[in-house]
Amino acid sequence: MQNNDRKFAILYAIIKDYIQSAEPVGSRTIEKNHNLGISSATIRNEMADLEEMGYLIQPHKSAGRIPSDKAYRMYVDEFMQISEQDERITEAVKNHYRRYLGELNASVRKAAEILTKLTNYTSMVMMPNMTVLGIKDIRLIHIEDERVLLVIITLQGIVRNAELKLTKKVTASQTEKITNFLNVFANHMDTETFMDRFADKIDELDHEEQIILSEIVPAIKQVLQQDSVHEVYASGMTEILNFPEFQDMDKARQIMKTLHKQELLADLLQNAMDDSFNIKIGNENDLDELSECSIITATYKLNGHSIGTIGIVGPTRMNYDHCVSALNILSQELTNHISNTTRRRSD
Amino acid sequence: MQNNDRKFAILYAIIKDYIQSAEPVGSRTIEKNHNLGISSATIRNEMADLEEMGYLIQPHKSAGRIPSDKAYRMYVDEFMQISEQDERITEAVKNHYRRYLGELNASVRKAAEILTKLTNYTSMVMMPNMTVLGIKDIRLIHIEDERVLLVIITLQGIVRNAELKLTKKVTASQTEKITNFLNVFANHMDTETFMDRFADKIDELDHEEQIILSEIVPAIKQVLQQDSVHEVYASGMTEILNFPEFQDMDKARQIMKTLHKQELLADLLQNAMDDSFNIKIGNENDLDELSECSIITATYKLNGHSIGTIGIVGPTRMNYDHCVSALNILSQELTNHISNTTRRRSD
DNA sequence: GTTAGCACTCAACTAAACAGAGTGCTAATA
DNA sequence: TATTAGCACTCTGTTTAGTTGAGTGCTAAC
Repeated sequence: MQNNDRKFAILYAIIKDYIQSAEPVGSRTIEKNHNLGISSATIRNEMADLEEMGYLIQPHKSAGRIPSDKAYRMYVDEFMQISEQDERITEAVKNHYRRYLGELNASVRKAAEILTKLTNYTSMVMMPNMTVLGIKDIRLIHIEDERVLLVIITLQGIVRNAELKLTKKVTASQTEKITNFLNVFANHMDTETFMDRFADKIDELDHEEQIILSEIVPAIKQVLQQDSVHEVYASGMTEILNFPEFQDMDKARQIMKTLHKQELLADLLQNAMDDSFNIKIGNENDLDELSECSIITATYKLNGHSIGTIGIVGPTRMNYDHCVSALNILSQELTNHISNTTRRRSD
Repeated sequence: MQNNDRKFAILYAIIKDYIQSAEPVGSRTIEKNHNLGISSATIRNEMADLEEMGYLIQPHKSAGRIPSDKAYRMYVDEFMQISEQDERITEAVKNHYRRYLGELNASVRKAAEILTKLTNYTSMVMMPNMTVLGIKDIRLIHIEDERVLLVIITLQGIVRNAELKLTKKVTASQTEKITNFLNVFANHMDTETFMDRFADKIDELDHEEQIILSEIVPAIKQVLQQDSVHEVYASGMTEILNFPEFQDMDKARQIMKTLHKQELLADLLQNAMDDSFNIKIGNENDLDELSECSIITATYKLNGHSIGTIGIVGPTRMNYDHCVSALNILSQELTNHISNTTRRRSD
């Protein structure tokens, strides 16, 4: 065991080949494809060691080896070469966004689509979470009787709205008064601060208005979060069906069912908010159904705050280098794009 | 050929059996399962006739027969027994909606989900098309510089909004003046009429405001249509993978890819607006990719106008009776639900 | 007109034979 | 002592041939 470098060179070669071919890799294949200067017999001995160490798996006695989750983990931690600035990808992303001036949620969805196009893997995004942002303008628009429309514009110019149904009738003049109260008070205030402090000033309103306000306040928080908590968008859902590991109909069905469960994806992406970049390989995933998949996630930001996540799902045998590059660049460009379109635009 | 009744009794039996089993049906199976009082040999002769007439297909020489598209067409046109009031389904639908008070688009999505649950087929909905409705309130809210928020409330209390980016800066007072102009003029006016006539009154505004208005007007139409034109929601996408006819991976992949193309589904559902109820069987579908599927669609209404469609996709061998019943009831209940929630609510 | 009977067809399954990729071990080699 | 050539062995996947069984079409009898 004095020469571990050679072992890992072999492991590296096997991973590379397997990612490419999806077929178990044998010792002779390694000898031929890679110039390691050792014979297949030696490679065989090393492979036996690597298997014992938990890096390789032999599907059956007379087959080659395939990398284990542990091997991929080592690969992404130690071997992977990510080109932080892959010109080709950057160019493609910029081209996609250059012509694009849609609203925020659409931009985020677009990001998933670009990612799928770039990588040919399924990708998904979590819609932006707005709670961290300051409020610029809150309005209550009277619709009829007990129905009102709540419109919130954040400091960054993002607009959210929701229709509310109150328990009592309200008049247009009441909504107007409450709108004024909210605006004078909330102006440029951080959402969390707002939630903490608005109660102090509530005396400025009369009793009936206070009751109305008390029904509206919970909605404000909800509205600012609504899009993120459970809304998720997936693109290229069918890409997964192209991979040889999912040619078996039962597997394909199971994975498709899992990927179609919005709440699952939502949780998954929500959990991924903790790290600005994360890779979960095979059984590292919380969901058993995804134990043959890897998921790479990155967050996107506004004003330095992470406001959402974007991710790629593929077989554990996925092209980590390319995906990591693409995701790095895309999350960065999405961040740029959001900050360009939500602030003043210079075009 | 004097006794066509018997032929079609046999055809009916074959269709029923095949819908159930998905296996080619042979003459002896018919003799056993159905009490037609004739021998398998006679049935064989009739089957040969039915094949010649184009109602049956023999996958290969020594197999039983399967119904052709023409047979299903005859079935739905002539044989099908739809229980307009299936108590079980009606009850299930009402139960689903009873607890539900969400906003319009969510209600429509919910309908697709209920439909999937009831039928175990993929279902899809087109979001409501609002152009036919009257305008109750239009507002322009100033966000910053050249950005404004357009909010439209229809006579039925449905709220739509969009953020617009204008070519010139506007002030809050300008948006206010335009808001007033639009409201005085548009009040209770049908959308189409509004689009035709607003130009007559435009002199009331000064030059700069007219320019701003001219940028807003196209957006008004677009906003009212936006949700319907390309927005479509599909539920139970993976159900299709359960059917034996799609166990072949290539077929499964192809159909999944097709069903994931939002624009295709949007077109399909848009075209289905023409009839309040429609069944397309196999090759009757415009899309080749859906030539092994049947699609049943129904429209849902508001104030007697069709505002959207809801549909079911399954193999041509689908359970037409049950699906037609379910869709009938569901489109009706959705129509009721919409009219209950968009008008005054009596709860 | 209907049906019993039979020869024929064809997909689907099974078993056996075979090829080939790959391993592990042993003995020779540098 | 580490490496490698060589070989027996293992196991999957594919091909081939044979078998089964469901189903047909035709003919002759009822």
